[in-house]
Amino acid sequence: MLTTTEKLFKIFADKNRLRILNLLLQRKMCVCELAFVLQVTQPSISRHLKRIKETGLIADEQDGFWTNYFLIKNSKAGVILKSVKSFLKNDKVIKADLERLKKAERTKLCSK
Amino acid sequence: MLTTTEKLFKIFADKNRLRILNLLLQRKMCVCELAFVLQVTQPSISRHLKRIKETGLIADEQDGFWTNYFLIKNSKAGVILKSVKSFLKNDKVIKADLERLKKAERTKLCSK
DNA sequence: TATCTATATAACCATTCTGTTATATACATT
DNA sequence: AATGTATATAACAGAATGGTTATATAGATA
Repeated sequence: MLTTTEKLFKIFADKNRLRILNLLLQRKMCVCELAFVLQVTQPSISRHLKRIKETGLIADEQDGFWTNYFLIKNSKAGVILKSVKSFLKNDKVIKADLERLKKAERTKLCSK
Repeated sequence: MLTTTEKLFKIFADKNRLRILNLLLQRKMCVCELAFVLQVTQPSISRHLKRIKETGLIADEQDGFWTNYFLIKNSKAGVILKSVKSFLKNDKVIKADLERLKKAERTKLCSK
C-alpha cells in the first residue's frame, strides 16, 4: 500500500498529467484532443494516459476512429482529484486549457 | 499554481517522505529519530525534510542539541495529509514504523 | 484485401531524483 | 575558547522521468 500510494501521488506530481486530469474532469476526451489542448506531442499524451490508467484513475473505450479516455467514478483517488480541482481553479495555464478545450473538436483536429 | 501543485504532490510521491509525514502526524521528531525509525542515513532524512519544509508543510524549531520538525497546522495540504493517513493506515511498513517509533528516544539514539 | 488514420510503443537524450559517503556548520557544554 | 554532538551540505553514482522523433499496431473504410 505504501508503494501504491507512492505511485498514486506520482501521477499527480507532473504538470501535464494534472492538466490532463483537469480536462477529464470536464468531459471524456481522445488523445488528439488532449494533444491539441496541451500543445504536446501525441506520444507524450499517450504515455501519460497509460500511466494514469495503470493507477485505476481512468479508463478508455473505443469510439470509431478514436479512443476516449474518461475518469473512473468512485476511484480511491476521488478525494485527491477534488483537491486538485480546487488547487488549480485559478491557474493561468489551466484557464487557457479550458478555453482551448472549447475549440477541441476531434473531427477537425486529427485530419492530416 | 500549477507548478506549486506539481511540487506539492512531488512531496507525497516518495515512499520515505510518506513515512516521515506519517510519523510527524504522531508527534514532532528530530532528525536522528526519523533516521532510526526509517533505517535510512541521516543526510537522506535531512534532505527530505528540507524539501518538505520548502513546500510549507512542516517547520522546525531548535530544542537543545536537536532540531524538531513538526507539521504546520492548517496548511493547504492538510486535506491531502488526511488522505495519506487513511491510505497508509493498514500498511505493513507503516505499522512497523509506528512500532519502532515507540523505541525512538533521542537521548539514547544519537550518542556515538 | 488494401489503404488510411488514430493511437501505442521503441529508442534516444537531457534532466531530475534518491541514496550514499565525506565534510562543513551550528549549537551546547565544559 | 575548546570540544563534542546533531544536523546541513557537497559530491557522486545509479535509477527513473519526460519530451521528442521514428516506427509499429489496430481499427475503419473502400
